Amino acid sequence: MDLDERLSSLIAAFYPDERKRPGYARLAQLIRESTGRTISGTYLWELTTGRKRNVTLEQLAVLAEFFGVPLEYFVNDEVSRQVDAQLKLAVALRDTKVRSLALRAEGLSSASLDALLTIVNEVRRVENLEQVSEKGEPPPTRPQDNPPHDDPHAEDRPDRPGARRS
Amino acid sequence: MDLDERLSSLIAAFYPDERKRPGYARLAQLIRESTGRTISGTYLWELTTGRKRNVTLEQLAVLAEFFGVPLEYFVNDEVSRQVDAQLKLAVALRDTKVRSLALRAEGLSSASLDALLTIVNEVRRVENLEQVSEKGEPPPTRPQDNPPHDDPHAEDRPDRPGARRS
DNA sequence: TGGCGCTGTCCACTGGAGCGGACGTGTGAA
DNA sequence: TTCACACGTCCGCTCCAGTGGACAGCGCCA
Repeated sequence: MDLDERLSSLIAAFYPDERKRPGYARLAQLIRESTGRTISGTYLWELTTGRKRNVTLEQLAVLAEFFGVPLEYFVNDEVSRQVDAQLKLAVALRDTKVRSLALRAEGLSSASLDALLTIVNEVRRVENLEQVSEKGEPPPTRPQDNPPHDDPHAEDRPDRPGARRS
Repeated sequence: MDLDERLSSLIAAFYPDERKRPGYARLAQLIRESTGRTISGTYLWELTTGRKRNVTLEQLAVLAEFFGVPLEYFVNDEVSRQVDAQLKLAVALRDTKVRSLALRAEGLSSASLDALLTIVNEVRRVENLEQVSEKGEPPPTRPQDNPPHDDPHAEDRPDRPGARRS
């Protein structure tokens, strides 16, 4: 409900492994690198700990862009709830583009989703990935177990949420 | 698209008669009286003329509360377009509560709207108001022609947009 | 004509948003 | 153990969001 809670829950959602979570300074650096706009680590800390709360629209836009959430996430309870729910699901997959895809899929008709599912499954087959058979709840895997990844630079290029048009 | 355009279009929508439109100082006073929170007339002028643009969330909330629009109006193009369209319609009726009612009616099912229309028409009959027969487009009446009004205090209590839960 | 009230515009000022640069601590590698 | 690095925390600074108080110009009324 408050800005600090929203920010910290956002960070926690994107970096579920607490031991590998970047600090405020490092997070600020990531933001600068990926969005081009800047926000200081100190200010990031002040915001997430509730020490400063009267943010400017400009700063809020930077955060929204970096985390790939709509700006309304910070001002609209309903939007933040929706996004949070999607985040919790998508973050388990540990892939920023999947996260972005999930965000965009929200609200599509059941028929469209079925069609998309068929396409994705076909692509998985072409890419020689294991087929996902999911019934109801997904199995309770620990998300931060750091599954093997093909990308050789995965370690020195830490996760960055997908970009999103404003 | 920009904050200044949105603000001035909002003001113009709520006070269509340019000669009776309150100035920035008077507008600021109205805001203080009706919302309890404050914003200075000077700052109001700076915002609507584009001299200052990096608003704080707090100030934006004051404006949103006063004008009875959701906070997203200032950050979301689609929301602002929707609200603007509704405003243009409702403002012609020159009544803040009607405006508020129209805002809330958006999205209701056709059946519910029909039921509400029936109720309103019945109330009009009870209140001895002329029946409104409207087919398709409303007749092109000039909105600011200041139609006769029963309320004796209508002149010294200038229009104030309806309140709205945040 | 002069005075009153309201307007848009301006400017100097204050408080706090936002930042840079420190501090002490913890942890992992040499 | 020592070095190096990243962490959370804090302090003090800059600058601008936001305000108060002016100003001249306007229409209105005596």
